[in-house]
Amino acid sequence: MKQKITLKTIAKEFGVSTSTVSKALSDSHEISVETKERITAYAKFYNYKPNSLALQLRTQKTKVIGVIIPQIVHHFFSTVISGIEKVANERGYNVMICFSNNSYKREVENVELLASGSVDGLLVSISKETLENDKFSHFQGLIEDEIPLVMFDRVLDAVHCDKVVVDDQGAGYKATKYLLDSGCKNIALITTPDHVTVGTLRREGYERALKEQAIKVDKNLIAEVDEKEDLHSEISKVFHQQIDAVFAVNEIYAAVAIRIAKEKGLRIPEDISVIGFTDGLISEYSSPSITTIVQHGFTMGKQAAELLVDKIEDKSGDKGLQTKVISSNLKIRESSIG
Amino acid sequence: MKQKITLKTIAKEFGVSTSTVSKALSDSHEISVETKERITAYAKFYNYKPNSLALQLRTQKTKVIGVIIPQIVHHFFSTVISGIEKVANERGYNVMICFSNNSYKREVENVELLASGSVDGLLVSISKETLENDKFSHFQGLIEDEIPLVMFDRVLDAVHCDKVVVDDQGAGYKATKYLLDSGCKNIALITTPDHVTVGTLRREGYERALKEQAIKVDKNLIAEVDEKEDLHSEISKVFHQQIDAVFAVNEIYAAVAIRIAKEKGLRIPEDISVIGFTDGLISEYSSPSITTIVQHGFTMGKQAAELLVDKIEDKSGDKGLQTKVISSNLKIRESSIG
DNA sequence: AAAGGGTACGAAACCGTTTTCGTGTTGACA
DNA sequence: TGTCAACACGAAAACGGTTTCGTACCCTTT
Repeated sequence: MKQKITLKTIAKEFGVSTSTVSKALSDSHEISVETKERITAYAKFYNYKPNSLALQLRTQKTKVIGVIIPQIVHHFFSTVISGIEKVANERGYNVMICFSNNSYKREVENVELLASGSVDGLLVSISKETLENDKFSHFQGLIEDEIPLVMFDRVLDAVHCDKVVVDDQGAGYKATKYLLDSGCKNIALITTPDHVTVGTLRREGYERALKEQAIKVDKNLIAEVDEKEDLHSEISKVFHQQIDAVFAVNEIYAAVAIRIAKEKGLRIPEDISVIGFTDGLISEYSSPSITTIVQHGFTMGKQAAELLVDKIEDKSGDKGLQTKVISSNLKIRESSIG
Repeated sequence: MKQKITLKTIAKEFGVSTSTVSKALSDSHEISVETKERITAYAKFYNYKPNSLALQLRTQKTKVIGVIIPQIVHHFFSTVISGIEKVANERGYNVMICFSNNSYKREVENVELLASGSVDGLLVSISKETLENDKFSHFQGLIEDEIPLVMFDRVLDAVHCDKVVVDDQGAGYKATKYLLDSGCKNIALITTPDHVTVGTLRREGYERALKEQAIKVDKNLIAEVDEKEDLHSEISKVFHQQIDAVFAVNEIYAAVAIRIAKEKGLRIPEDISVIGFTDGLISEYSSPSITTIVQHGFTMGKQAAELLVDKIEDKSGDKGLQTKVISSNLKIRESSIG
């Protein structure tokens, strides 16, 4: 990289001090009009830009917010990022993104890295491994240092910070209730293993809706599928029972369920209804298009970023710790009976 | 944010100078073992972390690479980012991501911001608007300042920098050739308007394959569809002709084509074959699953990042400017005849 | 006893800014 | 002629580190 032009270079060129140049460029009244004009002209010509590192060191502000998410190749997360970036940009901040790849170790590394002065605050969605092990001392450290922190989507209750979450329980309830109301009796649930909070909450919603109608929860209708397993065979299991609806906790599980249903010659939605979660491209463009719980990732990203920037700029007032709940709603498409 | 612990605080605590503390923490032989032990113990206890801004200012390196992409809610781009992040991480760099939202203005702003000292190098995929207007002075500035720059996917020929691109022409050819070989005669092309380079190149490949078999290009079989239009009705137009195959330049167009085919009672792939571009979730999980040109976004991201880091660390040697072409290959699925 | 060398630390420069607090010169005024 | 203000600018500190170059002290060697 070529040696960049600095205040010192300009100062030497004009035989003045750096303070004079600095003041001239900020149009200070202390500097004569003539000098100001000559200096600004020179600076403009050589495209002088103050070194942002020096500024950041001096002001103790980086105008950067750090984001740590489990993964990016994921419709929901990329939507959230998009929301974060929107408000960050509006409020004059840049975004630095790190991925934990769902690994505890990577998450800790990222937190340490970002916390060592390169960002003004942190936005994080916890990795799966961290959730499983329930270790959170790296966040405790942030709180002690009073580094602004907001968690979103996958959060840790034990960490006392602002949070933005989806009403997963309510969403699970909503989906199940809708299926029951449309006449379904035997609703299969395809969910993730227990440790992932969101899966658990959605399942609670499912069970609540059933109990409300005095239907007892049948374990055989519930499949706990890990993302790494063979989805097709795992999900097939619930089709051995008599079912007339499937509630899947994500888009992919829903798509696989539809495939299996078609293979078994079942008509959708006449013979079986399918509802997914996370409103991504699959749900929108596959045929039949899939009824889903839409999660408003963009809104979540925006709210989380707003919360964080308020905190950074100390505009949060005396509200204390906030937890915002983003409600989700049902988008009815072809895979279910309207 | 709480006042962070610095070398000065530690120095004062022990009644020594900051240089002593600095050396003690880096285990210098100049400092007595006893002093080193006391200081490191104290530093560890209070969780001292050197301020990275100060380090960056001194070393003139930020260990950050900036990325500017048109959008993130897009399977291909998020895959590329994922590849970038992988090698960045391996080589000790962090990633700062900005979005141009396909706007020229935003792109210029982002370039200026990142170039003012906060990153060691830049990775960019040009926005649509910039491509249309063919304005690139903001990149010219980077080159003059010798800031390492690598463009990927959507590149500007006029800017002299390293590049990583997909062999779009070859891919278009490959897809069309495959359809012809499997017996299709009337292949519709669903592409984007002309200004998007990638669309144009894929179209050239399509035309080359046809000409090779002495089939003349029929304008009626080609639909130029803008992403903002009503996809269903625009794509329907080509179905008014007699066609037995559809080559779509992206996943979504392919999915819509399949929907239309189904509506018209056509069987896939018996009556009509469909090939898409960009191997995303839709192609993989919809039924029928869609044959696609897979783009290797992850590889592209990795290569672009390698190129950039080599440049930053001056390891590129005397290779001059490089343009790497990532070849793509066909992933055959249910929507076409194997 | 003088020279040499190792030990353990401090002073100061440097990275690029901003900002506070001088300071020298000029002109006006009493 | 002495005083004071205005003007235009410079010196230096500060942000938080690293690093080069002293240097004071003590011990060994010749």
